[in-house]
Amino acid sequence: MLERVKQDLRRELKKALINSGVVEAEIPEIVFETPKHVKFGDLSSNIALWAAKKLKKDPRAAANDLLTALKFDRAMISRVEPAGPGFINFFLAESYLYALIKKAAAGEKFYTSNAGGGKSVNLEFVSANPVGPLNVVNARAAAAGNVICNLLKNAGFLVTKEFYINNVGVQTNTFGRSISLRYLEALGQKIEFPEDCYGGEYVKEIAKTFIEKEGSKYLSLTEEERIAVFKPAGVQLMLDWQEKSLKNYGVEFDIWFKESELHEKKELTRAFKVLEEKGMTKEEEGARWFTSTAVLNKEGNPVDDKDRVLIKSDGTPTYLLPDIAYHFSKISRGFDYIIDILGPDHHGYIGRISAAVSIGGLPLENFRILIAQQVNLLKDGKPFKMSKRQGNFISMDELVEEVGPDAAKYFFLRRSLDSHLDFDIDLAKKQTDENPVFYVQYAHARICNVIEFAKTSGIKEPELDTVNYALLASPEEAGLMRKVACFADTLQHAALNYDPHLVPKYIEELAQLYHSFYARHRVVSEDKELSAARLALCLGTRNIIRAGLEILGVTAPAKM
RNA sequence: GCGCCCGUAGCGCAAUUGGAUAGAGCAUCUGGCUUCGAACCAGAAGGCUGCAGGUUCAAGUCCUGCCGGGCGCACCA
Repeated sequence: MLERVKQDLRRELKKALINSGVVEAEIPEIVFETPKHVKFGDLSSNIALWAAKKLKKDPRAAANDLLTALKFDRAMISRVEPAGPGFINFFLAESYLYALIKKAAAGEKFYTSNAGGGKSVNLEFVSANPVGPLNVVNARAAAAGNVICNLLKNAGFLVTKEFYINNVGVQTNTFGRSISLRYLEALGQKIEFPEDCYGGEYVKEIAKTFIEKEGSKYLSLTEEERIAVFKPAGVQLMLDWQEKSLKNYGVEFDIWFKESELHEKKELTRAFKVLEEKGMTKEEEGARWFTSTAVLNKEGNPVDDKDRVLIKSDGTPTYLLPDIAYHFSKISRGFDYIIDILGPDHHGYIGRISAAVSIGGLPLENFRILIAQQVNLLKDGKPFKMSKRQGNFISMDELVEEVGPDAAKYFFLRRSLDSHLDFDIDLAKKQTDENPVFYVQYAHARICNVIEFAKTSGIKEPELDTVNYALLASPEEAGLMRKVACFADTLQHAALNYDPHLVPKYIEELAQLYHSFYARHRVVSEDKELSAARLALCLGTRNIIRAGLEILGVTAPAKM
């Protein structure tokens, strides 16, 4: 919607630029920003500042010249003016805003875009090892991944949400061994539980369920045989648990991809061969290496700082090889874009995986690794780490149980993904004005109540085609309409930059504007025409708050 | 030592990716319910953006060097 206005302006500005003597090929993509101050209009462009340099003119003069040559559609833009050091500010026409609020009130999804053009995206996130319950960083990644998916879909991408299961390797073996030891222990044997085994209570519980179901029949087996039984069964239990935790949290995946599948299909060997054929391997010190430092980015710098071992001198592969094979699998499945959300302990992998993906044939700019940074839980202002049930860390389930899925997700999403986050448990639980989740949910509930009140007061639902929107003339009303108008912009910006935290910010601002409007103006009054116009504004605002919360995966209750 | 994240109001954070007078919230102070939800609103106060240079019409944002905090470094996964 607003994108169309921008398209038109872009085209006309380009004409005006060429007119004033700029070479067409040199013109950069003309971008608009929404200024911080209303007095600077609704859209702003700095293109005159750029042109001034090219034409060796005074920036103000360049802006003026552009303006005299510029044609624009009065139905969308009411006013254009030069400002400051050479900005050009555009003011949206009232009629344009009225049309938008009408769409919003009618519940039309005017905020979708086709920036993605139907391109496909593989979005991998959480991908926790199936040897324990999900933790709070997993919860953060889950919240963010889900929103990035929603945002990309809203922007016209086709998104597949994928969870990678590391069900092969040392960790799962250790897990099987841990269960085996707890099994013996529960049956009265003296055991020594090693440091490197999984010490969580849940391992004991798993061992107990085996005893409850099948008694002591595994006692007679060798440890190796017992592990062979417990490992796959335990992994399956963990997977079921993780899936249940995520579902309870409101996050579901399209594909659960097992590492074992790569081994069964000989994908590791194949991936190695691909690297070898492209001349990206070397042999040194008895090991086979991936010469990842030979892969250069656009600036001509290596994307990785060290070459990496693929096959150790003892002939076994490192973890990197299956990871490469996995990414090759994603590429061969035909995705246009691949995005991984990894935990804080994985930021060292960005280089090597990027290098591999590039060799696998996906352009580097179509691959992105996002890091879900560390989460520090705080309670009573102090770090909160110990869990009663796990002994070593707070699980995602415990956090969600404590503060509820809405607050948990909302708090994770307010901060950008790759920054450290202090999560204040007390604040998230508070049902007061200190808690931003309640602020926006309250605004939504309040609007619902006003709409309900209008109904019971005998005010008919406004006929959106005949509403006199020009009555919405106060600064509060105008501010609300302008905010509604840039929802689409916010969503698109958040999508293209993988930046979910812009959405909570936007709806908090929208809620704030609504509360301010509500405090100053009565919606339902004797004046039927005015009531209808304000109701339309209420409907529109409510729909946008609801849509924003829906993208965040947070509920929008009508009463609270 | 190398790499990543961070340093902005008392606190926890924003700042449209280089734009105009650095912004909202909480906490503090002042005022506002006899009418649609006061879980709200209006106002006040609060700043050398860690420090020092540099790049340019323009720097919280980019470059260089320091200072401080967090995380990570493997032929482990």
